[in-house]
Amino acid sequence: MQVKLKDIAEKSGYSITTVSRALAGYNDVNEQTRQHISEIAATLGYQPNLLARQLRSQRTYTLGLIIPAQDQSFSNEFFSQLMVGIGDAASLEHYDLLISAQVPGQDEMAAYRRMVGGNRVDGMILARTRQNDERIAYLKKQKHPFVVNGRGAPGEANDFPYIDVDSQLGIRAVVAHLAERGHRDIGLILPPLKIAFTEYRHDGYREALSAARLSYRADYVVYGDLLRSGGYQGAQSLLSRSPQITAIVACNDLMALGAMSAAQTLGLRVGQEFAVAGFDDIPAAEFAHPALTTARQPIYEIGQRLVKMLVSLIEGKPVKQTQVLLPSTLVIRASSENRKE
Amino acid sequence: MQVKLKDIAEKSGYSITTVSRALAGYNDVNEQTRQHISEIAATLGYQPNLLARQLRSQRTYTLGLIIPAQDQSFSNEFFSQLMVGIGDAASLEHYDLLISAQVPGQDEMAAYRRMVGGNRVDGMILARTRQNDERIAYLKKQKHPFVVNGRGAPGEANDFPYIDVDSQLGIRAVVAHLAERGHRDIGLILPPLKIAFTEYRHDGYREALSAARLSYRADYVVYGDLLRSGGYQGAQSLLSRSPQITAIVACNDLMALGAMSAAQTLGLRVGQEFAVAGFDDIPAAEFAHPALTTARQPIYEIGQRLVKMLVSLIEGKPVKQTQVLLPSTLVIRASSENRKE
DNA sequence: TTGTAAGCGTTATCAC
DNA sequence: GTGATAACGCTTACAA
Repeated sequence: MQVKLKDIAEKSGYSITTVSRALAGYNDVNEQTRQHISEIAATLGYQPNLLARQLRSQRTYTLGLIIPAQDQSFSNEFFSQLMVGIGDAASLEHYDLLISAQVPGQDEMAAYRRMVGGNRVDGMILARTRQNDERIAYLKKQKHPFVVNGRGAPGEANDFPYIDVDSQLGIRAVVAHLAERGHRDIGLILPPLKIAFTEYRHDGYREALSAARLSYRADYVVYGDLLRSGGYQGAQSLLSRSPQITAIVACNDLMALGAMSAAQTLGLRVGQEFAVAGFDDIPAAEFAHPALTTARQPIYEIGQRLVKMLVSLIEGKPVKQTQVLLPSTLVIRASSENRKE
Repeated sequence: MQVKLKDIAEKSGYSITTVSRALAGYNDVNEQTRQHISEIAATLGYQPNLLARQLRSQRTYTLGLIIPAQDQSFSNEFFSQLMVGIGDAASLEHYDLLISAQVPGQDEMAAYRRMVGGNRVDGMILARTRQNDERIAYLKKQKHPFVVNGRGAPGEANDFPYIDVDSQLGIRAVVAHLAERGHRDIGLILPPLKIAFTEYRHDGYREALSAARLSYRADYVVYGDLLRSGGYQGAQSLLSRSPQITAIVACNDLMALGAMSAAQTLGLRVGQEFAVAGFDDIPAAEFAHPALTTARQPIYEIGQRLVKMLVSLIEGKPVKQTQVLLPSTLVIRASSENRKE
């Protein structure tokens, strides 16, 4: 079976306590005995049982992350990139990651309760906040360390640590860019209202229109889910009822890519008389055809910073800023070219 | 603090044992008491401490996965896709995932020892096997359940459960396709020899050449690491010393994409007089410019099947086949068009 | 049907 | 410096 402290204790003649402390590097152990014990531990191939250690010390050195399951077809690069950033940084901080994929029908809060209430992690990372987010309420109530990618919706109390990108300014810049290119009929595909950033992006759109002296038309705005399919359908309904639209802004790149397909299916030449823009700058945006104009979020970096912030919170280290709002960067590519002449 | 069995026991008047069994759904508990206990547990918001449970029952319902850290620039879609497949399937099987990113300088085996020897997981998933893979030797020695994406190198004993794609046939098909398109000088970029599939792919290349009555030239073969940069450099050295080469096959898509850039930088028109092909069919392959011809692996599905196999192994369920060799599918895209006339 | 007690492998407290 | 002993919160023989 497993080599445990007891085995080393017996073989060395010392007590379990001393062995434990010797291996933990306490300085109230004779250097001779420490050496001796370490050697035996090494030859026996001792590997501490981390479950026991975690149970006893109430510390897991593990961060939890619950992500939406992503079925086959629509792999979601946003989450992949975020996870990579989180994983890399966690590793540098010597934390592991406990990940649970959330299959649509399942009870999401149960997954949180198991991780947090089940003592499996020292802290949680949340992504993609929602209006009145139940998960945030739960974590606050539990007083469990957590950090969030995203803020609450406008008007909500943001009394928790987060890193978010300024969606409002981001969409505003995108729409301003399209207006400047000469587009006067710009459609918008928003995610469901329950997503926290929806209203920010909606506001950014309104602001840009009014700055460009274009009037806001409710029939130029449509809702869809944050996938390619949502963008495809959104663009379809937008274009069928308002064929005068010459540009569509989607609230993430996946939707924008879907919108692009829809427009192309209708015979519109994206990048020529028609424009499409997105948000995020996932890798596929660059490789799309035409390449997609978008508001870039530093996703990987956000993942890293979330981890650093969370670990500081867990370990009680001071953290300069617990609420970070990053700017997005307008990335102009072929999908919005050639309108202005 | 945490609500524990003891609290429910006190409040209900039953013993900890009975509470434990009532909540676990044992049928040797009076239905009345079960009801009563469940109610109290619910009102108290009882959440079992999973660490304690795991320690006691020696069962974690967690699968371990150690992946290479992927720095900022070169996010590796192969691993992302594999992880998504693994995560989705694990969730359906009610397992969580413990993930540790392997930062280059770190001691990889230590990470395995911590997960496995530390009793943190019920099984491990390995990806990208290497010649004489130390990790496999370790897991076999520990008799810890594991499954592998990839086999041992040719000649090694494959006495472990795996799912792999037939690399040899895959590359063979790619090279045959290029030969058929009229290419007679086909370069090959192999990954480092320590990667287990390197020799399979090398062999596939040789076979296809001889089937096409082309002679094998050692100077048409070059090694590089499995990233864009490896492909870029590989193509550069290939083309500088053998400018007569008209097609390059890389052993994964990332390298192929790098090779494509290198060729384009040299002024070659990929998809016209020059061809490039890869292996894997990551999403970027389709969106590349020109789109990349490649041997497709069903990465997501492999992830799913690995999990199903591993869970069966863990739970002692029968598993029909523990060594699965899947075919790859030749996907012909623009990067290999227009040579034959 | 229910309870007592042991034990999973650690770490922490307190004596010696 | 070192060693008993008691937790951590749970499951599970074995008794009653």
